[in-house]
Amino acid sequence: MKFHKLLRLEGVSVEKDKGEHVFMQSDSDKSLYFVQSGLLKAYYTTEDGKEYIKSFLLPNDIIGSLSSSYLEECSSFSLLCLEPTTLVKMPFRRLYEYTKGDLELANNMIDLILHLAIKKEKREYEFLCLSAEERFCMLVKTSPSLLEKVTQNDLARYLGITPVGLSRIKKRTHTRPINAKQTAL
Amino acid sequence: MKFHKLLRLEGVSVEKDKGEHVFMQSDSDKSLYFVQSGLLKAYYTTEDGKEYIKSFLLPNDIIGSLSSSYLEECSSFSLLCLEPTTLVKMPFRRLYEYTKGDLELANNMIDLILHLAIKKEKREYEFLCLSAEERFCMLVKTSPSLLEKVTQNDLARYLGITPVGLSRIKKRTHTRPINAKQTAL
DNA sequence: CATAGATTTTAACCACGGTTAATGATTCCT
DNA sequence: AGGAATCATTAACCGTGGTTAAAATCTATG
Repeated sequence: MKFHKLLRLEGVSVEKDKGEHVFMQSDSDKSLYFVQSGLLKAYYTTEDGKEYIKSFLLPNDIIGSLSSSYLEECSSFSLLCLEPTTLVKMPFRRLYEYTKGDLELANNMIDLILHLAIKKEKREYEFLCLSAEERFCMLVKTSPSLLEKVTQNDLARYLGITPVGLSRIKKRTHTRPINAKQTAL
Repeated sequence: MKFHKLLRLEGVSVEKDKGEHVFMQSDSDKSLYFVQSGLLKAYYTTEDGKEYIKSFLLPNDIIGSLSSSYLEECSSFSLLCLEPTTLVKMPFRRLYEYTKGDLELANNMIDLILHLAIKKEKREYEFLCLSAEERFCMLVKTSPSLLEKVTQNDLARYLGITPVGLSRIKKRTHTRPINAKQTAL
C-alpha cells in the first residue's frame, strides 16, 4: 500500500488488551483507525442479540466508521480485540480538514477508500455467487494464517453461517475431494 | 448528491437502446459512468454460465469498473440496458489526471467513492444478516418502483436466489402476515 | 386472431444449512 | 489436579431455497 502521507499524519496511539473494545459509535470517536499490531473483529449485533462479523483486522488494515443511518438503525457495530492490539486513531473531522487543504493527502485518501471499496466488492461477490462451502474454501486458500488465530465461532459468523454449519462443512471438505462437482467420468 | 464539479466535467455522452451492452472491460473503456436516464443492470457471469446481478442503475446513479484482478479471474462483468439509456462517460485516466491537480475535484471524488462504499456496506450487511425473504421485503419497502420495471428473473438474481425461489417467497409473504415472528399472543 | 416466445407459477424432490441438545476437547483458574 | 467455562463436534429434526420439469400467463409479431 502507498498512503504515505496519510500514515505520516500523527494520530493518537491506542493500546488495547485482548477482550477490550474500541468504541466507534459516539461522534467524538468517529475516526479512521490504522492497525499497527494485533487482531480485531468488526461485527454487528442485531436486536435479537445475534452477532455477525463484518471483517477481521490484521496489521496494516484500516477501518473507519462509515456513517450510514440505515445501518445504524437496524444494528449496532463494534470492534473487539482478539489479541493485544495497537491502533493509530485519526478523527474524521481532523482528517477532513487536512484533505480539504492538501492535494496529495486528498489523493492518498482516494486511493485508500478505493481500496476499501474493492474489498467490499469482493465480499459482495462472494455472498452473491458462492455457497457457504465455497466461501470457506476460498478463505482457506487466501488466508490460511487467519484460521489458526480465530475461533470456529467467529469464523462461521464471518462466513455468514453458524458454527455448527461450519463444522459440518469442514468434515465434508476433508472427506470429499474438493471440486467433486467435476467428477464426470 | 453534491459532486458538483465532477458533474460539470465534460464527458462523452453515450446513447444505448434496450438490450444493448455498455462495454467496460477493455482498458480504453475503464471509465466512470453517470446515468442520466434509463435503467441498466450490472451483472457477473460465471464460468458455468450463471448470471448474478450486482446492482440496478437508475438515473443519477454512478458506476465504474473497479479493477480487481481477483474478480476478473473468477467472473466477467457486464452492463446491460433494460431500457433506452443515456450515460456520460468519463475515462478514469482523464479523471485521475484531473484529481491529481484539482483539490476541489479530489474532494468531490472522495465524497463520491465514500458514497459508493456505503452502498456496498449496506449490501454486505443484507447478505450477512438477512434471509432471502427479508432481503426481498426490504427491497419492496425501499424501492417499490424498481419491482415494476424489472423481471422476476433479474430481481431474483439480484437478491441472490433463483426465480423459482422468489416466486415462492412472494406467495408466502402475501399469504402470511409480514413479521409473523413477533406474533406472541 | 393465432402462434411462438418469453416470463411466471406450481409441484415434487433434494441438498444445504439452522436449531437444539448432548457429548468431547481445551483452556483457564485458585 | 479438580472444576468451570469456553469451544468444537456430532446427531436428529426441520425450514429455506435449488433443481427440474410441466402448466399457466403474458407479449409479441405476422
